[in-house]
Amino acid sequence: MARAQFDREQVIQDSTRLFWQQGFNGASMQQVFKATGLKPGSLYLAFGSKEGLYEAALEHYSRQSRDMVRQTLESAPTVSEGICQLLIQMVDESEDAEYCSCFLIKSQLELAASGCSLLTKVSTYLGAMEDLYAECLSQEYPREQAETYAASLMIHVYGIRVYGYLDRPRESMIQALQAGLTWLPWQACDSAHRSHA
Amino acid sequence: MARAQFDREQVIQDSTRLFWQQGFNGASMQQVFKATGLKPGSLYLAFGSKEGLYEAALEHYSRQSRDMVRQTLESAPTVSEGICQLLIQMVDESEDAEYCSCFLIKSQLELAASGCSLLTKVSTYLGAMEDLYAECLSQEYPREQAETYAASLMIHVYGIRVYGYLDRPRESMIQALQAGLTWLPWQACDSAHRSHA
DNA sequence: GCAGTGTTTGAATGATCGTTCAAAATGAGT
DNA sequence: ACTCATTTTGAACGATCATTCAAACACTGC
Repeated sequence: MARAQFDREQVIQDSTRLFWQQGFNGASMQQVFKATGLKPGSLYLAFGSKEGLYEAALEHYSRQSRDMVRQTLESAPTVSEGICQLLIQMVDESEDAEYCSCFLIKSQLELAASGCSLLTKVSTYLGAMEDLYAECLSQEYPREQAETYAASLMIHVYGIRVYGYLDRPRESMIQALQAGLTWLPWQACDSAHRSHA
Repeated sequence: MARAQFDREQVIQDSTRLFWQQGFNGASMQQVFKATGLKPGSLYLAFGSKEGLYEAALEHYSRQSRDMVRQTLESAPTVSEGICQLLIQMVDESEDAEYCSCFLIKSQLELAASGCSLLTKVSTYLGAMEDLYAECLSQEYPREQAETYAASLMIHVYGIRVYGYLDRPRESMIQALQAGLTWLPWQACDSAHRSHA
């Protein structure tokens, strides 16, 4: 088949899962070939290098996360309640046996010392996430307050993404979040997440 | 020289710095040989494998961090003020160009999916850190409250260790910490850290 | 000063790494 | 049907990976 290429989106999705789980150095191209079903030549023609494919995976993950957050915040009764929902969802995710934190955070920590060009992208994506939160929060708070809250929120998100690996009881994780993010309407979300648990 | 071995402590220290910066997969044994000055045979006789050496590095780092925290908390006027000092110190560290987060956190994220035996150790060391905070905080708060505060504190520590890579202004990082950890005596430490800045 | 125990040396191992490329296969344009 | 541009194939590349081991060496005890 000449003009009919492989399903690029699917390949990126498969690669994302692999890189997300194993990291850049931990995932070999052999594993990528296996996970995607593609042969070396095809992948290298399409993405140039391992870095190129990783970059595509980062972008895919970032866009998907951003969309998910935006949609949750927009469909929630208030931005604050949406944030509560997202946080509780993150705690729930961390109970999964296959939990593997956040792809962007893992990339940031792994690649920080390597000085490779991927780092800039990662930092940008993480920064964009904070900007999104700050923007949404500024509907409910003055600009400066919203930015401080957004920063505090990001610290908590980063924290959960690490804390989630230690298997602490779910309730104490949520209590810790409530202690740190007192300005969020926890009681509004509490019944919601309890009902389907 | 038969009985006079190399300086084991120094070798572990050098290896720790390398693994801390580059990660387990990112640091090659060749780099270790170069960093420590030892030849393959000596290292493998002493530590058995790359994993063995990494384990020694983790233990070294963990013990050192634990000692540092314990000493800071003991010599501070109060435990709470000691915690403030530690947090501000972490923010300051993150401004360093060679900043590389926390060795235990990086290890946790990198190795989580590998299923190797090092993971248990990492989780234990991180858990011990939280226990230490909880124990100290129970001097000032009832047990349950102390544990919740310790968990919240750990989330903030993890958060900073990631947030520190994005180069945000130092003041806004501290503001975010103050927003999340309202129960800490920030004004007591504020003058101290400002005076020598 | 010799024997023996234990350490250091560094070349060599097989495996696996990321990547390449010539050849085969495919479908569009004529 | 044939041509041609493009994609897929998979064997092969050199580099580097973690690790090994026999030989050289150094110190202790006699």
